Amino acid sequence: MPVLVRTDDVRRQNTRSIIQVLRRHGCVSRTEIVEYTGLSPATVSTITSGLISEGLLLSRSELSQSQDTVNRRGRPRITLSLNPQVGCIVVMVLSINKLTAWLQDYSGEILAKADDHFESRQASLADFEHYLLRMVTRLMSQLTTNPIPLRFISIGVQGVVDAGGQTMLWSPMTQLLDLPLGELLHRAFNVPVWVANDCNMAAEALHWQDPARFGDDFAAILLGSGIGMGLVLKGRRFIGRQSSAAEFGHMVHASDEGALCRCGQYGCVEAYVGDYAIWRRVSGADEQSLPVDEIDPTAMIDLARRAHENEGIERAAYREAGRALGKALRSLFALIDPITIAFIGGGVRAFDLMEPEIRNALRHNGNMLEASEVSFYCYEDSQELIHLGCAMTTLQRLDRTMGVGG
Amino acid sequence: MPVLVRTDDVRRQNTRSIIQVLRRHGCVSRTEIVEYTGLSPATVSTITSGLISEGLLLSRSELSQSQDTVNRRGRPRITLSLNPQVGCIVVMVLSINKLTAWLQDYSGEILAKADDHFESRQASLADFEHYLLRMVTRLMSQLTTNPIPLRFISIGVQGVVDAGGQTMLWSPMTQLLDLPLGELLHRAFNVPVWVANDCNMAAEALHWQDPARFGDDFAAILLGSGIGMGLVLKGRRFIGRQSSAAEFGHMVHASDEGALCRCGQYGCVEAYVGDYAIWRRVSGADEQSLPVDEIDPTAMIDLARRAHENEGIERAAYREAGRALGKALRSLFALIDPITIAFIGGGVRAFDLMEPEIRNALRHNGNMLEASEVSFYCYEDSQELIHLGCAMTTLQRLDRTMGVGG
DNA sequence: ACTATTTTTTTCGAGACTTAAATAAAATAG
DNA sequence: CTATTTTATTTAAGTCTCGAAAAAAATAGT
Repeated sequence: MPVLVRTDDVRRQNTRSIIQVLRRHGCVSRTEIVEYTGLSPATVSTITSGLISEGLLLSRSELSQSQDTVNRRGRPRITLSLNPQVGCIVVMVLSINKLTAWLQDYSGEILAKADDHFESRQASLADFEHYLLRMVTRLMSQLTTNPIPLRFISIGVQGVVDAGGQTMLWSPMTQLLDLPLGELLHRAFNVPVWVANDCNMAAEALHWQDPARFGDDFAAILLGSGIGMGLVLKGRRFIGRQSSAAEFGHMVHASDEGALCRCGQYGCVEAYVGDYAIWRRVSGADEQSLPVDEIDPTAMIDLARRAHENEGIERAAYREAGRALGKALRSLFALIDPITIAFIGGGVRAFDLMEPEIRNALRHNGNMLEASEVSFYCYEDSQELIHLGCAMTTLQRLDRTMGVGG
Repeated sequence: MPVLVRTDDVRRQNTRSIIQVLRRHGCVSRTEIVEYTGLSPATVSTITSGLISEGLLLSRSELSQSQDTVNRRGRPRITLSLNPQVGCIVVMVLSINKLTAWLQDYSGEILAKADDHFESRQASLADFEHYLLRMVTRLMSQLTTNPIPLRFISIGVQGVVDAGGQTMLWSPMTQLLDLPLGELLHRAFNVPVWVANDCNMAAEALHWQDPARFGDDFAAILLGSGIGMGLVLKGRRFIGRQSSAAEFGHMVHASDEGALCRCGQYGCVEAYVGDYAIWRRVSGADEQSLPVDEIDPTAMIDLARRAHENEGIERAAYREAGRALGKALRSLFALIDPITIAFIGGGVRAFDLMEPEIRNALRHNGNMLEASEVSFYCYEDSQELIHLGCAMTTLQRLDRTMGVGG
């Protein structure tokens, strides 16, 4: 399978690196681009002047000589930046009963935010359509003074998505299967649409925010009502052949017929670690009883507090969850070598109670590589990360659809 | 991380596709190369004539117009082929007590084979060095009539290898750790050396032999004394960050303290599926007892025969092994989507007994994708596959070291 | 105020690469 | 022995990157 055949593929690739530098650093001069990319000044000059004449880049020689560059000798640097007017994107995050959205311009600036509550479990496909379209329309209506064309819509969803990023195959937020969210929005607004798994987007955000910690190999594990994972291996977001994959929560914990998982199977990790699993255990219900549909967030906070206060069923439940996590991580690390893990979401409130059990399970691992010293980081707010990650990847995809990226 | 691309990367890449076509099809004309690669005739002509003048390719216009092309109208095709004289490679496969080796020329032709038995468990590092060097020397000595320079040495080993392909980190064949096999052979023969995991090489061979079945996503699972896996995802051999990884055999099967694995942990899949585990179970020993070092191959054949003949402890052992495999596959498929699996090695003799249990465990899987219909294929002879895979990848690496490949 | 220096950006020429089109080569068919 | 057919090579044109030289635009110093 030949990867690189044409000479203009080279240009596309280099153009993409340059845009990526601009997106990360905001305002950058050509010399700085030379430093970051390793391209020659000549090439950078050619490519950037092309982008400027296409309208993708703005060149601001006059204004905003930022403080550190001022008063230096020599010809002053001309800072370049992405042209916000190129277009805007709508980034939505869809989870149980909740839809939040950002409107951002091409430079990444957030122009507006909005959110919406609706009963996702009762919603029909038409309802989903209604809420999604209304949200896009509402955000776009805020641009009357300065109209920027809508260029891309993306949705980060809690659930399993097809590998092509068009359909939500399964989600805890609804009983419906195979929701064609991509097609639906595409028909309405006639722009490319991309549906992504929320955990993958959280991982993307971590990589963006803190590439030193979350570089080429790491995982973001979402501890919420469900258990999800976004996996980055060798710098690439891991996606299955058919689905968004990396369903860490549905690796097997219990030997035979274990606790009942929301997915209908028995023994999944999620059936021990998810909010509903902790709740079920604490409430004294049988582990094979049906999980409750919804738990009041404050009740989970309260539960975690009680677990911290004294020994008891709550703390035992988190210990058990820790064992399940540890065992699944041991299996995961056998497959892919130990990597840094970020735990994200409400579940991290009791992470200190789970961590000893996790580390205990990892004392040795099958790969003969020491896994007990793996770094764990916790982030309680998942929503913000998902939004950010979704936005960044969407802008990259936008570049590609405009024939710029590789 | 900007991937810097130069214009000559294009040439390298295209050169590589051409060589790959030649390696797969043996004798190919330029027009056929055009068809296979999609490159223009002009490009193919330029690149091939370059390779011919470098001596890498042979152009045989006169001899061997093969039967089907003969008697066609028009200018006859000039078949090109790789020049065997370019160099030769030594491909060794190292497993418990056994070392086998092939000597092959640049076109892939096997010039000689040899094998050697030695007590790997008793062997010191110096012993390993001795056997490996002697094997290379012995094979090379057969080239006296027609000397071809040695260009590359590779070893497929049963065990965990570092990601760089130089060191054998751990292996069941020895108590020693971190054997620098690569460095050792490199010092002796001053050619590049590459150490690879045997399962990865078996997977490579399957992909080579039968790309229709084993295309971009599949796994080769070795059922032998140990349990290993070679994983191919999106057409790329999966390698960990530090090690050859994909230690499927050390995913966790048993809940708490389960059977003792050869790696020192408890509950690994291998501790239920490996030859020694079956043997231990059948012999009535405690599952936490130390596994026996070595089992007579004919004894395992006999054991499998007894399992087939009638119900009994032997059949129960294989059923248990099937459950362990099934559970681990369920976890694996949760992570990476269901994929085709090739089972390789002596363990497949009783695969029919294990399969129902495996399929049973896969009735549903965490990824909401139907996994029970996944295709399984069995190959009893692992040695041949490992050799073949190792040879093919080695020739590709050789191209790269000669500045040809990408 | 004017020149020298410094730093950044652009321009120019060279070297590589691919491709389409034209040309040359080497067979068979009649 | 010529016409036809198929294959390979050459030529010309269009990209791409890069190094070096040139141009641009500021500050430093006298």
